[in-house]
This record gives sequence, C-alpha cells and structure tokens, in this order.
Amino acid sequence: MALKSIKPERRRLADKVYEQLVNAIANREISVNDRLVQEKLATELQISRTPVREALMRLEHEGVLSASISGGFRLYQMNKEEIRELYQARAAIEGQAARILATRKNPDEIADLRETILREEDIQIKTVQNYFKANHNIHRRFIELTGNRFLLEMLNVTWGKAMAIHLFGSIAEVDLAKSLGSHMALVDVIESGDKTASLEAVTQHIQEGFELQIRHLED
Amino acid sequence: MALKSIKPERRRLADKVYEQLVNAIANREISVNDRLVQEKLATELQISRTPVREALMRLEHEGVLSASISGGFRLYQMNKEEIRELYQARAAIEGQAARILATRKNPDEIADLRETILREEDIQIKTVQNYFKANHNIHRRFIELTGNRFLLEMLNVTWGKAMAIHLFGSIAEVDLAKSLGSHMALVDVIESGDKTASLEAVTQHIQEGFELQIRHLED
DNA sequence: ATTATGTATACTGTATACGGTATACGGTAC
DNA sequence: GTACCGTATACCGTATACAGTATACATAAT
Repeated sequence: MALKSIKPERRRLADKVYEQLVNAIANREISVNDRLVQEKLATELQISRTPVREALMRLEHEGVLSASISGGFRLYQMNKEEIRELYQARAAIEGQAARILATRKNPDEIADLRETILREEDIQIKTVQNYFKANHNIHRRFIELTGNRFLLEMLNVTWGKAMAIHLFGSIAEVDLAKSLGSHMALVDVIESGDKTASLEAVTQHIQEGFELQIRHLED
Repeated sequence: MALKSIKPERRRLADKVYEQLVNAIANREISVNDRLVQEKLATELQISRTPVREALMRLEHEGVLSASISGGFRLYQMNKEEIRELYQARAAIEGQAARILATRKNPDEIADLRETILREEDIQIKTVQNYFKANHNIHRRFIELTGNRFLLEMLNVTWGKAMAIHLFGSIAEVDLAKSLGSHMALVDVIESGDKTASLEAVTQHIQEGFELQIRHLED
C-alpha cells in the first residue's frame, strides 16, 4: 500500500476569497473608486460574510486595502512619500538578492535569469498590464532564485502594496518598454561576481523605476 | 469649541487579542509546547471565538504561529535553513537602513543611535529576555531613524518570526553580552558616510548573530 | 432658504449555532 | 495481551443572528 496523503493542511474558504480578490485587483476589475462591502461580496460569491471578512482584513493588514470609517474596504492610495519609501524597501530586498546571486555566481541561475528576461520581454499585446506583469515576473525570478522564502514573501507583500499605484497610474508604453529593456544589464553585473556592484546596479534600476513612476504621478 | 476627534479608526477586539498574544509570547508566557485553542482563549478572555480566531490567523499569516492539523495553534518552530534565510532577510533590511543613514550622515541621528546603544546596553537584570529586548530596541532604532515605514514593518514581521527561536533557545549570557557590545562600532562606520562599508558592517554583524544562534541550536 | 433634528438604512463587529473532521478511548475478537 | 473498530469528544470552519454606529434623507424649525 502506498496511497498519498490527501489533506496536509487546514483548508479555508478565506484563502480562496483572498486569491480571487488579488486576481481581481491585478486584472483591474476592482478600481480605486470601488467600495468592497462584506455583505455584497458574500452574496456575490454565494458564501457567508465570515470568510469574506477574513480575506478583506488580511488584505488590509498587508496594506493593499484600507477600511473606510463609513464601512467598506477600498484600495489603499499611497501618497508620494510612501511610494518613495516603498521603492526604497524594494531596493533593500532586491539589492540583497543581487548580492546573494553575485556571490554564488551559479551559471544555471544566470542562464535562468537570461531566459526569463528574454521570454518576458517578448510582449505580444502591449498593454500597461502586460508590461507590469512582465516586469513583475522578471523581478520575482531574481528573488526566487536566491531560494530565500522570506525575501520572496517580503517582495510579494511589497508588490501587493504597489498594485494600486501601477495599475491605475498612466505611464506611457514607450517608457515602460525602455524600462523593461534594462534588465539584461543587471544579469551581466551579477555574472561578474561583484556583489557590491550588483547591489548598486539593482538599486539604481529601482531608483529609475521610481522616477518614472513619480514623473507620471505629477501630471 | 475645540474637541478632539475620538474614533478615527475602526476599532476591533481582534487587535487587542493580537497585542496580548504578542506580549504573552515575548514574555515567555506561551511556550513552544502550548497549544492555543480558540475556545479556551475566548473563555479566558471573556469574549467570543471570532476575534480570537482573527488574531490567531493573523499571527499564522505572519509566520509566528502555525495551525496544527489536529486543532490549535502553536509557535512555529523554524528549522536551521529557515533561520539562515531569516537572518539573510534581516541583513537586507538593516543593510539598506545602514546605507540610508550613512548617505544622510545626519549628526542628530548618529547621536540618537549612540544614546540608544548606551542606554540599552546598560542592563540591570541580566536575563536572556533582557538581552534580547535590548538588542531588539537597538536594531529597531536604526530602522526607525531611516523614517521608512515599510522597512520598519518588515523588520517587525521578521522579528516576530524570530521570537520563538530567541526566547526559547539557550544562548549563554556571556555570548549575548559580547554580541550586544558590538553595536557602537556600526555607528562609527555609518558616521564615516561610506554606505557600502556600512552595509557590509551591518551584514557582518548580523552574520555573527546568526552564527551565535546556530552554535547553540546544535547542542 | 437654511439649519437642525429625527428616523430609516447600510454595514460593521461580535456572539452564537451548526455541521463536519480528527483524535482519544474503551470495548471486542482473536 | 494485541489489533481492530465504533463511538464520544474536541475543535474547527462557516453560517447566521444581533446590536451598535455612521451616513442619508426627509421633515420641522428658524
């Protein structure tokens, strides 16, 4: 006898609601003006309020949503200073990742990065969302390859906070394309094995992303 | 008339439960063998299960507790590899903080750090908890001074995950005292304004903390 | 017309009820 | 005694009920 274990974890409806909400935000089905109301969502999903509430509160704690005093949750809107700090935090995570990868100088990892970049940069339908997703996938891959689950978790949370900025901002495609094209150079630096240079390069890259972002918020 | 606004936020019982649980863990009132059961906690706190459940789930998502398949939550016990990754993540956060502070070279901030270190290193009752708290306060101050709320949040979450390791480990006092004494040197490097050296120094310091930790886990 | 006030409505937070699953335990067959 | 099985118990996840607070709107007072 060799049957697989079926349920290793406690299952929760709230997790599914959470995922659905994250996807809905990423696909711009929830806009900055929408108010997410527990009862409405619950009837829509054909479940009770409890798991809906749990998912909403989780997103609130993660800084994606904010609870309005008059009821309902909405996408948290960062101010410019918060965005600056968020990019600084991203630099911490991704800079460290670059250091780790540069120290290891693992050819498989380097090759994986190059592949990922080539694949993701090859965008067919040039929408802001697609640029956004490609960029996300590339940056996430850097962290995934470090194998550090906490760095990955921090990046995910950080990226979640940023969703509302990126998805509902108005960056021009041409700028996005240019920004997306600058990833391969980062791999070259990492491949050289210079961990300080790698950190500096990634930091610089993220700083440029921030400036691109800010320029378009000022309009 | 100039009355202060009373309730700017939605208040929730779950937040109080959360705080109480965090404090209880930090004060070693909850041990690694304890099983936290929703119903038991609820009757103990004289409230219903709902807010207790919310607080427990939040701590689960933060990686402090883990839900046992057979019911109840317990302190999450990291393995050695996870501890290593956690320290690596801390280095990301605190290394970036050091870079920021070194770049600014603000004399007020430098003075604040020195004050904090002197105050916290002056421990009256030499218990493991007290060393732990002092170390926490010093490291947190570095991040607080950057003014970056996300770095601070990440440090808090990271530190939360580490509570169970530190509090129930068995590091000798003498080692802790030595480790605690090495903070002032970090400030000196930051004061020099060399951001790379600052990052390296902090990384090195955290690496030493990790090795101290690991040495005592192997017993 | 504008301001104040009462009342309905919208939503929330907390408590409780209910059904299901997993462990614990005690009895029965060998 | 040991292996197996059935039932009791513990605990959870989800649904629902209930009470309190904030907004909206209509009505009354100036």
